[in-house]
Amino acid sequence: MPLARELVALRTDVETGVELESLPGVRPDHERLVELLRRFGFSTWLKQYQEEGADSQGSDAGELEVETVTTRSQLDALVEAVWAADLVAFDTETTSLEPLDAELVGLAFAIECGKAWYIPLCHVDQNTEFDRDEVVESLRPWLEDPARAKLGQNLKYDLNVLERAGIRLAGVVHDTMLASYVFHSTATRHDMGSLAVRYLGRQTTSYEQVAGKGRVQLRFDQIPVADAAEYAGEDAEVTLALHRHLWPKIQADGRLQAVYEELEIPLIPVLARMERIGVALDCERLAVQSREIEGQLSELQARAHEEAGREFNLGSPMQLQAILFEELKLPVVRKTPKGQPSTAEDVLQELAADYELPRTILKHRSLAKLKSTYTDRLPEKVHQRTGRVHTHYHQAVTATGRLSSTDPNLQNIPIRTTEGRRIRKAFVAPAGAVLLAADYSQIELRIMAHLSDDERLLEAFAAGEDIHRATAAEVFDCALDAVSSEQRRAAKAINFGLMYGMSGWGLARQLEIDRKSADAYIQRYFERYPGVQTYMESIRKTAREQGYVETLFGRRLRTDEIRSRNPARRQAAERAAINAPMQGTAADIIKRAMIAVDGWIQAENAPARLVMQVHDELVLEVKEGALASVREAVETCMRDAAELKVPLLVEAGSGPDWDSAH
DNA sequence: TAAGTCACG
DNA sequence: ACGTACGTGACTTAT
Repeated sequence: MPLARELVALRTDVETGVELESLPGVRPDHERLVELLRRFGFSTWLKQYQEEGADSQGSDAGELEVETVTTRSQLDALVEAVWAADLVAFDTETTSLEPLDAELVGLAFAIECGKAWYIPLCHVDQNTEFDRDEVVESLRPWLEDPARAKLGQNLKYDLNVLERAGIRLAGVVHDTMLASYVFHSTATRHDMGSLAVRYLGRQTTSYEQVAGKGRVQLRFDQIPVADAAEYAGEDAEVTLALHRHLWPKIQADGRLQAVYEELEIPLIPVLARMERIGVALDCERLAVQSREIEGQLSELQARAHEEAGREFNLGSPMQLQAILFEELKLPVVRKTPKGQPSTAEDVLQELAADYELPRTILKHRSLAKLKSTYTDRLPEKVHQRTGRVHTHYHQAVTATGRLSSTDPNLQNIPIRTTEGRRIRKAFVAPAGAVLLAADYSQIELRIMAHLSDDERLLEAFAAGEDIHRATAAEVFDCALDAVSSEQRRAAKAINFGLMYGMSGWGLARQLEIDRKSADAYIQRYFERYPGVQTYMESIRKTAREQGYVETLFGRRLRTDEIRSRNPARRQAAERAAINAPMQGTAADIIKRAMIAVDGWIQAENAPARLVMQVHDELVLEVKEGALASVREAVETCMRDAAELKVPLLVEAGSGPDWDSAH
């Protein structure tokens, strides 16, 4: 059969013949289809196909009736209806995607499919019997009642918008974005439009279709009520339809249901609070550092131009590549994926041994990075009203269950260099408070010990040994106190490498040793820790056989490419599969800890607030007088977040700034 | 918008 | 023979 024909046939077959719960990775036809899509460059199709897990049964949208609430009697009827309902989908319409700046413009509700309500609150063309406050007060008892169940799409946003409007939303029991994420974390998007297409086969109206785009885009309050009602009503109704589609899939697996109900949903108000509170920044300090870096950068630039023999843009890898490898004829150490000679850090590091220019470039690069991403940019992110920095934590982005942080990203603030650490000094506690930073020590290795059940590894953690030193003693066959710092460094690289599914080649590169020695280290490691080797093999097998791997708590990560005939893709999928249970379990554990810490703070009304999460670390702002008790409680919450076969060790420190708290 | 680079766990 | 350590987000340059 010609390839194009085969492609069409396969796609038709896959679309019509696949059961909802089946996983693409285990279907023999799936892989062929993916390969063909890729070969023909159908990237959009390919992405959509891989995401949907071949789960679309066509559209059955039916008619949607949206009632615009403009009279008091309509409002009364709606209030009565929401009180009577078991579960209500609702959605807020606002003037901004940034909840801190968003003003409430309207509210949409759906109780049954096919019908929705929209209450305009402050549209320009609004003509209602009531004003905004009247609506808020009539709905407040229901919105704030934890016993009245609410459903939404990304309710963290609505929670913060309503908080700003003086409403403390309670009773959040379902979120379709999180349901989709728990069901399929490796799908790239979990926004409502994508979910509607993927799961309902419904194409929803986009914001741009209603409001226009670019310079002429309308704010939501400028959109005519009639148009706004259709758009908002659809959002609420689609959310309800999505819930009815996704919830049974999650309920079908008790552990998945627990991840959703006990981790993700309870985390929503915790994250909402953290974002709302933000963190204090010492902008003056950053400004001083920026000026210092500025001076150093111009010096380095002048020096680089001199060493290169001409002027060029140090920020351009292309120009640098021309200078280093064409004009100065330095040896090409490595190439980028596109075949260009790489100028990445480790490459320049290697060249720096023999040449001046790479050294200068490296210094320049790292300082330029610090300045443009941190010392210059962070102060711009201080919110004018609160005077603090408010990141956004994303709960449905990573494949493994971790959070991510954007705008600004507070999960990649420098720490590894002295100059970088100065930036942490600018994250401060306000007067009368200190920052408390508490992190899990070696949590992923502890999880590896737990999951692999390796006797020797469990013993080492039980004995409270320095794990890298213990590994070195095993691999290099010497006493603990005879381990050299070089040996410990190698052991540390082995430990990390293992969790990433590293090969002998990779370890050799990392440690700058020959391939043979690296292979010998790994072999030696597996002789000493046979449980770990068995575990790695069992993960590969599990991934291959069931098409997904799980965390300790049952979060699933699909491994669609594990059976690919392309060895590179297959191996990449294997490495991801090996890492996911460890990274993912750590993510589950800290989420449990966050819920516990926040619960304790709220219950005790403790003078402390969670302000940041950095994967294995929690940062709190604590009133000075309460430091000892808060520290104790936080450590306990974190330690007790999971019961593993090894102890969970928490290291906590405090100080006037984030650097001092470490 | 993609590619390269680099900040973090 | 294949390519070579997991997971993120932001910035800069070049197209």
